[in-house]
Amino acid sequence: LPGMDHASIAVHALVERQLAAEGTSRRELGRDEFLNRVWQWKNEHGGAILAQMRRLGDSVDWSRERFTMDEGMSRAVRTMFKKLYDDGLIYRAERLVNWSPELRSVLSDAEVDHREVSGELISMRYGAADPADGESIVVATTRVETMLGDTAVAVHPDDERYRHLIGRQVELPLTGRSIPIIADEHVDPEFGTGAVKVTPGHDPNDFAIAQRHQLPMLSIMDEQGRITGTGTEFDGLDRFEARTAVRERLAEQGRIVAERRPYLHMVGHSERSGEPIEPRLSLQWFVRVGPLAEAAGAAVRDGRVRVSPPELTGRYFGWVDNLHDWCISRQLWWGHRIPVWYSPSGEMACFGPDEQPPADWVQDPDVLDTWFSSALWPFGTLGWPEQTADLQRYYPTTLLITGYDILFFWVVRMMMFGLYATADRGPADSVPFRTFMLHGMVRDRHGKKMSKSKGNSVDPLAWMDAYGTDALRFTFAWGANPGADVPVSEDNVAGARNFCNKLWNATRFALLNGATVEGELPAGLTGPDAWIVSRLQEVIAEVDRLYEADYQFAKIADLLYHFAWDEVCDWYLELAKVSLADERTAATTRRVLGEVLDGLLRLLHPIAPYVTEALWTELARAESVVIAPWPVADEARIDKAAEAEIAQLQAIVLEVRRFRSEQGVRPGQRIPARFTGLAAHQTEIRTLLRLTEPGPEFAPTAALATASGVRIELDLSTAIDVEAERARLARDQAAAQKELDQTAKKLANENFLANAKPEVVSSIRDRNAKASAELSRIAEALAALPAR
RNA sequence: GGGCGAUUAGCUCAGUGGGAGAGCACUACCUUGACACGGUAGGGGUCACUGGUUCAAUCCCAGUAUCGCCCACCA
Repeated sequence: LPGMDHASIAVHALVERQLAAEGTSRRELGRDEFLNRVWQWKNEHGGAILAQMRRLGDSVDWSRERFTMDEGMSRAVRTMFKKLYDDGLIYRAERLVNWSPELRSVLSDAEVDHREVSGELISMRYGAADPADGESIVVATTRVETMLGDTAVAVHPDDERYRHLIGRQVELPLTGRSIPIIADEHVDPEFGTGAVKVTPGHDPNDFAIAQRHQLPMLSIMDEQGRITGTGTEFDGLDRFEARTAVRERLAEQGRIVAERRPYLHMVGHSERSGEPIEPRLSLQWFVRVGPLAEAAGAAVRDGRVRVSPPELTGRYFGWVDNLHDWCISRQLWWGHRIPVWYSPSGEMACFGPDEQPPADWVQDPDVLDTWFSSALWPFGTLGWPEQTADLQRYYPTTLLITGYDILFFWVVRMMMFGLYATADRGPADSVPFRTFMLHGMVRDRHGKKMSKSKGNSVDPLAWMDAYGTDALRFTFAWGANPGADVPVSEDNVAGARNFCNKLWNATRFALLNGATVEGELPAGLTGPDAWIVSRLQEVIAEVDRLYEADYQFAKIADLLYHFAWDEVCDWYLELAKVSLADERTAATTRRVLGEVLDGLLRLLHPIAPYVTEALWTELARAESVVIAPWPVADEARIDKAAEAEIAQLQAIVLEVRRFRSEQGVRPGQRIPARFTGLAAHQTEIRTLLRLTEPGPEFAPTAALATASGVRIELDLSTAIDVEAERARLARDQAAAQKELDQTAKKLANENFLANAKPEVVSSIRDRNAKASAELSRIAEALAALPAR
């Protein structure tokens, strides 16, 4: 089901900015007109998101597109609210909340970013302006203006310096008020002067202190962050103007004792609008998350929901085990309006989707946090609260894939709401998904977060234009290591494009040569045919294993990349050129080519849908690879003997190529050669090397045997540089000797033989034997070289 | 302040208790009958540092350093 949420705050920020540019505002427009504007905006821009999803090749059911503000979801939202309300899990309360003066709305804790800012820490004297004139106490603050709302000064109960002042009143400058000095454990005697000004209306700590001591709570700022109701000259000033003005006035009175500048400290900022948030007392709606969070934790603890990668389980519990009640009201207009109405006499009631409030009741003006509706996505989109066939069939969903950045915002909320809303299905089937998988975020080539201000962000559409969608998708898959971010650079995308191109050319070549999927794959394949079919089965099994283990897309992409390029293209296709030219083997090769490409293209389709679709439909002469079955490994086709045989062939070819390259033998120049001990692939070897040819008699010769029982002898009369070859052999000899010594040492170690795993011991024996054989081969080759 | 993760080739990253890997970049050669977005052959790393466990440590443990992320009410 493709779809979008309505992104209340983000859309408000955008549309209100537009309105400001037009010289108006949402309040000037009024609620209805503003919402018209937003819908207009949504209809224009929502389409762009869907177009991008289509362009990316998202495989979804476009007939089922949903939106969190559509009718069905609105119904689900109201039903859910009512259910929570009736169960006593929603309440309204005056709390100190995170207030955005710019949006004039409350924000949830998670919508607040803490950033380090450079401010000043000011110490000021309360009580007598001059300590000689009477009792006084010095407090420190970064927000001088809040002193207008102070209702106490707190010290630690054990602090000897202040013990005699506890319980006394002290004059609060500029206000004409007196406030008490109280004792509270929260105060750190080591910090500042050890005395804290208490502003319950504008600081969460102070709010808590005030609750403990039943202090009055003064709210000294209005919804736009202007000082209000203090009865001082500062009323009407913006909070930052007031900061300067208050400090100046205190300085005039000689009350500033010390200043520390710059003073670095953390300040909460609105995630969307960017300005510092203001803790402010206000009446808001909350979800009591206790029982919901407990259920969400239990579902993961008892294994009903699996977390991938498992390392992130701890972070999940970090959230659900420490949740504060969720503030769900926003003083915004774009969103689901809170379904609570108030009667003229002040009574309030929640009405469900099919209930009509009395005509003279008025609805709460606030809307719900966007995540309230997003949390209903897994079941609301399937028709809940109705018991639809879709809901029965598709809930619980199997797998949620999302970025770790919305683990809390979205995943935790879906878990809480899903388990609660569908509890009637029983514990096992009320989970919103059986597994949730968290992927990393796309980063720039150096792993830095992309941002417009840093100038390192990229336009994926531009890359799709330049390199193709498949290249972009392949790049993302290639970098998607579980638990890690995904660094992407244009080089990566170009590399992925090259791979797509390679696939294209290889398949085109195969088709030109009659590759086919028709007819049974012949039994009793041999040589390269048996080898590549065997490898295909192993690759299929490995892809499945990597997916099931932990959605290891990076390793899947890498495996397919190397199988396609290194094995299919570099070896099988080259070997096939030999057998295609021979009428006796051509038919089998055409069929094997078809088989291998068919499997490969189907495996690659989820990563690179466009190129695989184009190639596969031509190869298979079928409707679409989208509906082709996923490949299944056939173990009977795994042929270790064929793999060993081809490995041997490759070793020989590699050795001769190395020789030719180092000797600078020109491509057109042939080296007479004689093969011994390998009958089957002489033609293939000659073709791959292109330039060798058998020569019955020649001297001097260099033996280039590589694998047991196989030997190629090359006529060195065509070699240009005998000394270079001698040096090369000497280097190989040293390396082989080192290997022999190391392995021999291990094999002489009784502790090793007693403790090491048998397969390790036998692999060491193997290496030892190979090194030994290598040494004698080198000795022979050296002996065969012409004397200096 | 707490928690988590990382440190491996110039860059970005895999990986394993027993022979150091990939992509890109780099060097040399190559207009080879699919592909120069290509082919072939190469160069390059005391696996951050210090100790410990072990017959054996890049891998396990402890500590140190640096970096990153998440959380957090020190005014």
